[in-house]
Amino acid sequence: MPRWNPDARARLVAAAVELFRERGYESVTIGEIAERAGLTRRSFFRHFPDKREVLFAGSREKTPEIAEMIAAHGDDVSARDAAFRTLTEVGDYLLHDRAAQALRQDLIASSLELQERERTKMAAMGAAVADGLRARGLPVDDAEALGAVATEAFHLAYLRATREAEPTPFADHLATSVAGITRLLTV
Amino acid sequence: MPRWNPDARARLVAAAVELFRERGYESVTIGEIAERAGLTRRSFFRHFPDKREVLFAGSREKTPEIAEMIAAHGDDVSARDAAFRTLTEVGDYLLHDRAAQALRQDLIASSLELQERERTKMAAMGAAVADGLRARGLPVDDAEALGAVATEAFHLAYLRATREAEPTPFADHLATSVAGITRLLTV
DNA sequence: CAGCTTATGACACAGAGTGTCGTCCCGCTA
DNA sequence: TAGCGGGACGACACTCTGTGTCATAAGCTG
Repeated sequence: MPRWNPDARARLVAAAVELFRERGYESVTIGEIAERAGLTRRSFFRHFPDKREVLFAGSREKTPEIAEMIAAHGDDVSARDAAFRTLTEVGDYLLHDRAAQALRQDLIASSLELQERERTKMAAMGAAVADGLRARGLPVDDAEALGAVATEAFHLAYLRATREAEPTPFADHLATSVAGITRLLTV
Repeated sequence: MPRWNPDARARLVAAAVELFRERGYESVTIGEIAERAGLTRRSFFRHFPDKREVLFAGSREKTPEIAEMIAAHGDDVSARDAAFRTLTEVGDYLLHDRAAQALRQDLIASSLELQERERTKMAAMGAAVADGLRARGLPVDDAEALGAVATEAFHLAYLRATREAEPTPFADHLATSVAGITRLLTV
């Protein structure tokens, strides 16, 4: 697809990650990112709506897909299982390159702005889960609640997966989180 | 305490809410808010770190209190009950003026920026709950998980409480949310 | 080759935040 | 009463974000 230099978007992401790690997220300017990527400040904004989004490029707009995956499960699968099986797939996909994700999580942890955006992405995923569950016929309130809690469990599992030394399957992390939450709620 | 006109902070909040309702959050300038409050733009930033925060003035820094309330419950109360009893109190306090809260939620719903900040506030509450639970001796992972889920339940209950026509006790909303989540997780 | 599309550069501009300095008002103290 | 010190504010000045607009160069199509 690309016409000029093939990977403007990828170059911007790489330049941003490099600079953020060198000097910290907040002290890096969009102009500096663009310069290192061989572009102008104006072009940065043609690829990303703001500075934070450059670290969430991959997660962008996969939410319809998530809703479809959940809705695709048959009625023989409970709403809970449809949600968690789907989120297991999502987690496996995201954790394909664990080292990169761990690095990304370090950056996010270093900036309140990035944490704020991370929560937004998680909320979008929760809404997508809720959409899929509603398409399966689950009442709106239940869909919202399960979407929110499943996403919270996903996030906990995801954070722990990116931090562990020995990689263990994401499914295990997610199952542990869900079991923990269930146990804590039923006392 | 106040030296000049007694309520600079409150005047800024009032001016901001008025203007946001008149013309929408995004098209209002901080300079305009300050002007209506009889101050300068620079003084706005002496009271609030940014434009979003003016709508979260009340919720600011009550988190240590929440942690203390949870830790204060004796060992005869389960972690779950300590958390939810505390959040019931918080909800009752926040919903003292339901009309104002409903209005505030309308504003938040109108802006992605404000929704992002709302989630940050909720996350801060979740961390406070986790702090309190850890002080009670709950393992870190459990404290994080319960803090996150309890806060999610709180948020759902809070949103529904601000939207209903006939005011019903917040405790009922929260109990309903928790029961729903538990039911959905245990299939 | 002519015409259309697309990514980009080049300005220009409003607005968010921040640093700094001066000023005015208050309470306190001699 | 005179002076002192601190806290809240105004006045600039400045960097950076984010956006609108227009021009340009490269590719694609007929």
